[in-house]
Amino acid sequence: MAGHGARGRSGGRPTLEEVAARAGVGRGTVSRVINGSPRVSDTTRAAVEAAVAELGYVPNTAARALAANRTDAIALVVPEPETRFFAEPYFSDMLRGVGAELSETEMQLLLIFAGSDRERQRLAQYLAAHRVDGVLLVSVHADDPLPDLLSQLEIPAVISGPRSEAETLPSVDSDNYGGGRSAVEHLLSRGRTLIAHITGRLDVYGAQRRVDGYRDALRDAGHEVRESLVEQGDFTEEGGRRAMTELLARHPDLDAVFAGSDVMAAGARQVLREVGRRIPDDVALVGYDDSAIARHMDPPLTSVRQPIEEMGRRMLDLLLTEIADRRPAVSRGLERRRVVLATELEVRASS
Amino acid sequence: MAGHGARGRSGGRPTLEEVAARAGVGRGTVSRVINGSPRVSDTTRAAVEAAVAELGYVPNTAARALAANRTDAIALVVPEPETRFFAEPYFSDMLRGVGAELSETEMQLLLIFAGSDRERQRLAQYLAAHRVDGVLLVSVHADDPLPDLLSQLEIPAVISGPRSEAETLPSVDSDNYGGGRSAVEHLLSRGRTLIAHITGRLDVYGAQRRVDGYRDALRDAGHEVRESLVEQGDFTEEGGRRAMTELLARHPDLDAVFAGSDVMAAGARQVLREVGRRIPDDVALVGYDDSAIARHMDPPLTSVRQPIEEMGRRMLDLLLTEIADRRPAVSRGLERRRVVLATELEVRASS
DNA sequence: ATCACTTGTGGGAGCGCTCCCACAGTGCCT
DNA sequence: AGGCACTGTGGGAGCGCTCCCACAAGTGAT
Repeated sequence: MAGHGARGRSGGRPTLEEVAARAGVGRGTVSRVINGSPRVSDTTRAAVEAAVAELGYVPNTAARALAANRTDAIALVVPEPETRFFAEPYFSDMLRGVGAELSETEMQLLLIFAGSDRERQRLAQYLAAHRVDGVLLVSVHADDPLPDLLSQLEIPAVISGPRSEAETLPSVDSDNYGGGRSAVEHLLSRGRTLIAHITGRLDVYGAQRRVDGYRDALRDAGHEVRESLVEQGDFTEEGGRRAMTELLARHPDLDAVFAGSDVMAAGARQVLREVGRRIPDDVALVGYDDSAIARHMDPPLTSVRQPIEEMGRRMLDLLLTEIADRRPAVSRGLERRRVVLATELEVRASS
Repeated sequence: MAGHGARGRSGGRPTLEEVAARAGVGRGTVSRVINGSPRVSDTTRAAVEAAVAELGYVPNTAARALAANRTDAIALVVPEPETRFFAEPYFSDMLRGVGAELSETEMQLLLIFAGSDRERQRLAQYLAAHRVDGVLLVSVHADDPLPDLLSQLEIPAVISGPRSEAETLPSVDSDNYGGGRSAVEHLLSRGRTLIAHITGRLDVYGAQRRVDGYRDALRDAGHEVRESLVEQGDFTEEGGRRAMTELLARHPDLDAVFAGSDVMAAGARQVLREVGRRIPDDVALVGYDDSAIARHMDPPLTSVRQPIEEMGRRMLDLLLTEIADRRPAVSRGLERRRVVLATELEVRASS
């Protein structure tokens, strides 16, 4: 080790005690300064801060976690790999939002995969061990036991995409209903009259809401809502193909399709092209997600964009609030615990 | 607090001491069992394991970290947001690989963003505080100070995409040279004779290697390598457009383009279409990355696929080895510290 | 029988914090 | 003058582990 890694006096990083000695105060006082307690005189605070700076003191997280019984860490739980969550733009955008907001804090972000059974088990252990102060849950199935486990363990959690109308966890979502509406209203404004809809998996609440938006937009415009114009997809390209085929069989004269995802729109486009329908001349096409696929499709796909990065940001906000509120057990009702963000329609050549 | 957080017997989770009492052994013995020490008799081990199971004991990470001076955590450092890393398929695929391999261990994964200066500063603190046992570095610029900081702090690290031939850190990479070669060889085999190349940013080592592959493939096939057929891009769509325009101006008769990324290929395609060149009839197009864009492009884009998930896996492998080897300071030379994985050409309609 | 190892085990010390109690000092009301 | 709050501070206790020393018991050589 000679002259190698020998930073600092005794070979290690400075401790609270050393800072205290340097500043000529007690250990408790330094702790108070570090943690921003107001019960410290200005002179003392200045002295301590000087000592901290001189010594390059950085608190030891492990010691703090042990003593204070908190971790200063939150987990982002990533469900099964097949999930839509891994698709662009979801994953990276949301992570970016979370990361941006996180950098304002001292929290660290743990990424936990809960795909396989083994991973799920490990996750349960993690949570049972209270290794994180809170959990961010993304794209959770309606029947996932995780949310219940979380509330049972009394671990603050926020979910993106509520599982239902009756979601009990604090949630952040984009306005799927409004997104569906805007897609259809746009098509109507373009003079389309027979508008079909390819839905996502209907056990996904957001997909259901898009259908609601589709229906209401038609109804409000004085159109009859025909169930035969709605075909269920599953967010996959193949699902989009199948649904499009069905719809064309039932309604060869349809002049517009609103797909619940860009990927399904891509599938629909293939079928439309195969049967010689031109886009947008014969059939207008609108997708959802505003992913890379939409931008690069031929023709470029009109698509509903969700503010995913913003969603990530808000999720973290909510979670931090939950964590902070854990102490004073004020019953704050449900106020502010549901955030719904507006979507935006990105109009391109396909419609 | 009454009846609030009162899970468990004495309000908390079982400790080592409680397990020891239950098993009728000492604290040290339980610790040995938990940590898999061989110096425990079989009978004792069984008794302890039973007690652990009965009590649902889970070690307290913070206490362990404090006492043992290790964290059982590694960090994945994500560089600036503008990076290619955030693009599909990189991010999710690599994370999936890392996650898969991680679930075999007790390690946890921290995601750290190092985009803004503030984040970089925080990162430096993290590292200085030795809050992680090792670091995974992805898509690092040639002039990034991070790798040096890491080796200075003696924190094990593995880099994906070495910064240069002389990379000092253990690294995992895909065979960019071979990928470039295979793209060009494919185009040659299709009878193309005037093959242009749109490069990525040449301060990215991998992009440089693709150029090398391009050149060598042409040379080995007896073709003259003309520098005017190589135009620098920057991994962006706009860069691809610009480069394609240049190339067409110089070589109106080119019959194939190998782009260093799918996104640049998309830009190139736009230009080709604008000037009325048909793909693949007039000009064959090959991309790199095999992203969603490639699959959904019109026509679908032939592209070089990198085994990114596998890269993630191998990175973690290497890192865990590095961490484990930290103790016996054996000088193991450079053996095995560089992993290069084969790429595969996904042939589609564009070529 | 003694000595020297080896194997298995118990438990003290200590990791670097936070929490909280104790206490000196100050100011204000009775 | 005494009483009583409040502010600022020091430092003990303890969080739940790991590390390591001590030691009992067993084994084989002397």
